[in-house]
Amino acid sequence: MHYSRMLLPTLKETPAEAELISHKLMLRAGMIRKLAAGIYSYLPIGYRVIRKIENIIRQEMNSAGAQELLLPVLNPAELWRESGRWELYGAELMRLKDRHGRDFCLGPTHEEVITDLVRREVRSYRDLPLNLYQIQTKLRDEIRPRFGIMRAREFIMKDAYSFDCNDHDAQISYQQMYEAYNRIFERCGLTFRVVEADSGSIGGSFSHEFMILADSGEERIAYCPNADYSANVERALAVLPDSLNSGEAPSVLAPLEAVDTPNIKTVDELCAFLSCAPENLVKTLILKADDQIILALVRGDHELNLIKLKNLLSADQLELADADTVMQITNAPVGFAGPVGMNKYRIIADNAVKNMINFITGANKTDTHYINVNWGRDAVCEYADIRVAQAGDLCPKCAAALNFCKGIEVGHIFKLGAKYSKALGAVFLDEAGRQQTIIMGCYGIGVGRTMAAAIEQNYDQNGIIWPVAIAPYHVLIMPLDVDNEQVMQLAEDICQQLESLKIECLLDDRDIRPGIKFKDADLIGIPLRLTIGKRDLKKGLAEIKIRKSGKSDKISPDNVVSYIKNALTLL
RNA sequence: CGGGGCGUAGCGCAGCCUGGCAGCGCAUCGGUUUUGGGAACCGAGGGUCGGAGGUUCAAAUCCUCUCGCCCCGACCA
Repeated sequence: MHYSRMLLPTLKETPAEAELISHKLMLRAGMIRKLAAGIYSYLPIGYRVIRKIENIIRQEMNSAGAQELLLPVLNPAELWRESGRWELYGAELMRLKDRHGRDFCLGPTHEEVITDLVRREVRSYRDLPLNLYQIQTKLRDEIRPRFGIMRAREFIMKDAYSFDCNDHDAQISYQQMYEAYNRIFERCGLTFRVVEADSGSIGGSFSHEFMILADSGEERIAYCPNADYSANVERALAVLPDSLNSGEAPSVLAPLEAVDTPNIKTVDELCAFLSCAPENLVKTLILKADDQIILALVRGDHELNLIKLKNLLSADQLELADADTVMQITNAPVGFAGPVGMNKYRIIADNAVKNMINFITGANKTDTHYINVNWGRDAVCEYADIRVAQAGDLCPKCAAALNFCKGIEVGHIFKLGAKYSKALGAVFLDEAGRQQTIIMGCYGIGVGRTMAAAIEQNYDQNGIIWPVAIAPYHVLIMPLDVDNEQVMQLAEDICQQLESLKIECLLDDRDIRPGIKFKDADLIGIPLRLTIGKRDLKKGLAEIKIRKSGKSDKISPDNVVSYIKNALTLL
């Protein structure tokens, strides 16, 4: 491809709208352009990368026995009402009406549509198992789209759905996808970690997320240094060392005492005021779970995990109570809540709170806290793991201290069970002629997000450094003296030879200053750069530079093709 | 939805407080000289100052409303 004929508008300056490094570089490298908040066009070079990623996904999905199909983006509301998600999915579902006033939505995911298809077509256990997938644009009315295509309202996703006769087979399907996903991200050349995850509103019994490791990631990962365990902190079990968790029975229970704490509301303020450590405090959070009031207690230095609590309560909705509700329940503004005298409400304390003695809580009275609160005597509650795992917690399998890092969620696989097949009546007849419900799994990969994550992981000051497998081109051929016949002839020649070997080339035939070409080359990040200038060519030399290492070699033009062939296999 | 910020040439911004010819840098087009890491000089084009209404002799600037975008939070496969 000739650069001069391409739509490849690089930018010297970074557009003000971009914050994240991948977003800035994609805009500057002419890969994407914004149409509206969270809605982007993919320009030719960006779309080439998308296609590379899609094709790796296709190959691995196909070889795992999955079949590609394409489902409608526009979905009738009827189907979503049948699964219950017309109501449950909430404002994130893009809804619209047709001219007759009938309700539709734009598919944010396709469990309903695929289950509908399968329930119509599958009759017998002989038709199963099935794994069907598509690569398609999804739409979600994100509350706050951000970070360019990382969290967009319209985005390309691969979604696959497996259908099995029973739980055992479904487990096999899940395992196949687990392995296929590992191969996909390995082939993309990315550093990633597979973590246990919460299955969220998709539902189902368990799930794994595939995380590209990057400091800019929105997800926090807890992992064991011995590789026995890794989980999204949303899910990671919070296990304290035994010494702290089940200490000896308290010897002295001091008497409960109310103290004045004028205008002291936060943990930090309270610690400073009473000169104590956050570990001596118990935070009491007032929550609404489907209109039921819940008091959740965590140690002062811990963070409540809403997802764990929501799962524990089997609640559809769980949110922090507003200030008015807190006032009504505790007779005090936010900041003075505590468990003492609140036993008409359900009180759930984190496990780490269980063995605390003589601790400090709010007194449910303005500007007042209790000190020397003790379980049994002053309040009772139930205990569960309801906090976010943090530094100091242990691996639940081998008791090593957990490490933490950040990641970008690019893949998520779920074992769904019968959630959708039951709601929609997707059944089959087994060998004995009995009607059974199909067991499902679903498996997603954010294609655009994978592209962005790849950049987050592979860049330097000068621009993108593409892994070869997903690079828009393999080689950038850069003749410096475009009006020199020999130089151009050689460039064209090598380009043709490489292309005939299926090595993809971009030939920068623009008649501009070399400096601009070099800058653009680094920005766009094609793995290999071949520079041909009349100066070196007189000496019978051309330069090959590796974008990633910055290393370059000057070699005879005759050897360029074999050199490149070899270099690409090593990268 | 709450909090903060921003909308002026394709991009980055100044001008707004204190009303008075709409500017700068980059990019674009033409020319001359340059030519291995974002050149120099000469010349040119490009704007409903996000939109609507109001105040005023006069509005990019002041007032009201509105739309869009970005960031933080809540939210979220």
